[in-house]
Formats: sequence, structure tokens, C-alpha cells
Amino acid sequence: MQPTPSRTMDIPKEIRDCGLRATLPRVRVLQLFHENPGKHFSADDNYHLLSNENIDVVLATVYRVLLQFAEANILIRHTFDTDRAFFELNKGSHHDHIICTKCGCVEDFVDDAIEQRQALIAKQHRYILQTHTLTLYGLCETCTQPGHWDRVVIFRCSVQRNGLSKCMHIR
Amino acid sequence: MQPTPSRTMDIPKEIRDCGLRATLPRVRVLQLFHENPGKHFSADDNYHLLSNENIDVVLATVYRVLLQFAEANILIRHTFDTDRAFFELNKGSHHDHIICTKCGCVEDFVDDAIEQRQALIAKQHRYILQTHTLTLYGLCETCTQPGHWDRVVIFRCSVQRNGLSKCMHIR
DNA sequence: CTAGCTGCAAAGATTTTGCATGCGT
DNA sequence: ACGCATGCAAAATCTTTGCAGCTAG
Repeated sequence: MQPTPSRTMDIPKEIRDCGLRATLPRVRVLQLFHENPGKHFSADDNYHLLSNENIDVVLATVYRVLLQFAEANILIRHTFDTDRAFFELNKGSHHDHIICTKCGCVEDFVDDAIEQRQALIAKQHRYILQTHTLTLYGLCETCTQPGHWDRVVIFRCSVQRNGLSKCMHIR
Repeated sequence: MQPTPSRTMDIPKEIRDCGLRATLPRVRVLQLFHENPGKHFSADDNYHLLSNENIDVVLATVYRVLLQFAEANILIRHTFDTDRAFFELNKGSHHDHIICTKCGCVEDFVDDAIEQRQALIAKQHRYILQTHTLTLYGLCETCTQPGHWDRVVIFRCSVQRNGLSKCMHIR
């Protein structure tokens, strides 16, 4: 269910272990996530990051690879109420997210009290709980200090109707 | 910020009150939501429901109207981790959702303990909290009883990659 | 009357798919 | 060598937009 927590990261092995061939596109995509711990990348992000490294991979392949990795539980897919999908490395332990609506940075958090209340609510509604999504939106410490805004470099960001930035990561 | 809580629902007035003209498409769309309290409809749902009533409205108009209503806070927009947007009537009070991954039915809930913990977490991370989304996914009481599954009539439902039904409402 | 709204058609954005070729095992 | 995977191109899906004509106030 969760990826092997090996300290020497053998990416081809990790891919083969879930029944997939260790091809270049798959290795490089997974490598990107390992090289950027905690980051959330869209298909397009992956595509451009790989292009910047002069790796010839086609967008359709990136989509296929991300989907397979998500099905294999190597990656986790999120939407964050935007119109695109973002993926992050599945570190095995569940967590929720707090996102800055200005700079788009994402932090993880876990709160046992909330987890327990959720279980209780599901029981009260007579549901068998399978999963949940909890995302807090607000302004991060940096973005609440006006003078510091110009120090933040957005990797790529376009604000959409619902007020969220379309791209969730910064350099 | 929140719609007028009048018992005699004057839909044209509600529309005019937010600075929009009470046109037929707008009146009928808003009526749909009032006639189906608690339901979550996509643009396409609205379009088909209106078509069934022999009301000639074009999909582009439905999209425009839903967007305007969401901006006016008459409706609330959700994504529910799918690839479409769903809208529900804004009853003024915040709530979260619990969704059945089998039949797609949606129930609302509020939990003060969770709300308070969220405020605390935001403070700990030094965020100014603006909003949040919490959605629980599981199997509803009906769907956990195999023999009862055939009694449930899905309005329209197609399961997608992430295991969620694309359409969130049942008849 | 006139600004705002709709229908229509086209385009934009994201994601998926069919098929021939290429590559991992 | 076999069969899965990729590239390429096209399509599918959801959503937005430009523009001309219509309509609510």
C-alpha cells in the first residue's frame, strides 16, 4: 500500500516493484518527486520540468505515468478545488494541507483530534469511512507582510475565478 | 454576503438584489436549486434539467449564470476532487460534506470541534485562515447493504479514475 | 432607450485514446 | 523475441469568450 522506505532510493526498483517497466519517462518523473520532497506537481509541471532538463517526454506519457503511479499508490492525486490535478509523493502517512492563496505554497499537517472527529461523524451518519480531504486556505506568514511579497518568486501562477492560484508550488 | 432568508421565495428579486437582471435563464437556474434543497448540480446537470422542462437555454449561458451566482454568493462552488464543478445553494451557514463513493449522495455536516482545531492549526502555522474544505468519502448506509443497491436510482453517474462518481446526486 | 444578457460558434484548457513504432526484460 | 510503453496525432471533456442581436428595467 505504501512505498518502500529505503534510504538508498532505487527508483527503477521502486517502479518495477509495482509491476511497471523502468522506462526513462517513468524514472525521470518519479525522480522529480524524490528530488523535490513535499512538492505538488501537475502533469504540466512535470512536463515542463523534464523539458528544461532536455528530456524528451510527451505530455500524454506524463499523464499516463502519473495515473499509473497514483493507481500504484506511489503518488497521491489532489485537486485542491482547482481545475487541474496535482500529485505528490506518497510517504505512507496520511496528512492534510494548508495552502497560501497568495503565493501558493503548501504545507502538510496532521491533527489527531480532527481525524477522530471525522471517524465519529462518519459513524453518526452511518457511513463506512474510506478517505477524506481537508484543506485550509489562507495567507502564509510571508504573504501577510507586504514588504516581503517581492522576495517570493512564483514558479508559475495564474489566479482563477475561485481565487486560488492554479499552480501550487514556488521555487 | 448571504442570501435573504425570506420564506416567500421571490427568485427574480433575489437575482435583482445582487445587481443582475432577472432573465429567464437566471430565474430558472436559481429555481432549480430552490426546488432541490441540498442538491449539488453541475453546469451540465442544470442544462439537462432545464432541457427536460423544454426550457431553451444554452450551456454557455448556464456556465455564465452559475459563475455569476457563485460570485454573488447565492451559490457555492465545489469540486469534490472530480474534474467538474458542482454548485449548491448558499444557505448562509458554513458546512462540510460527506459523500457516498458508491451512489454519490451528499450529506452536509458541521462540527464545532473540527472548526476550532482548524483555527488552531492555522494559528500554529502562522496563517491567516480564509476558508477551508473538508469532505469525507465513504459508503452510505444504503450502499453497505448489498440487497438494497438495486433500489437506488442514480440520476447519472460515471465512475472516474479516482474512484469517485462524476455526478453527485441521485433522484 | 440602452446597458446588460443570451445564443451561437469557436476556441481554450485539461486529459484521454488509438495506433504504429520502439524498448525493457 | 515478446509484450508492454511511448510518441504522435486526434479526440473527448469541461469551460470560456467574441460578437451580433435581443430584452429587461
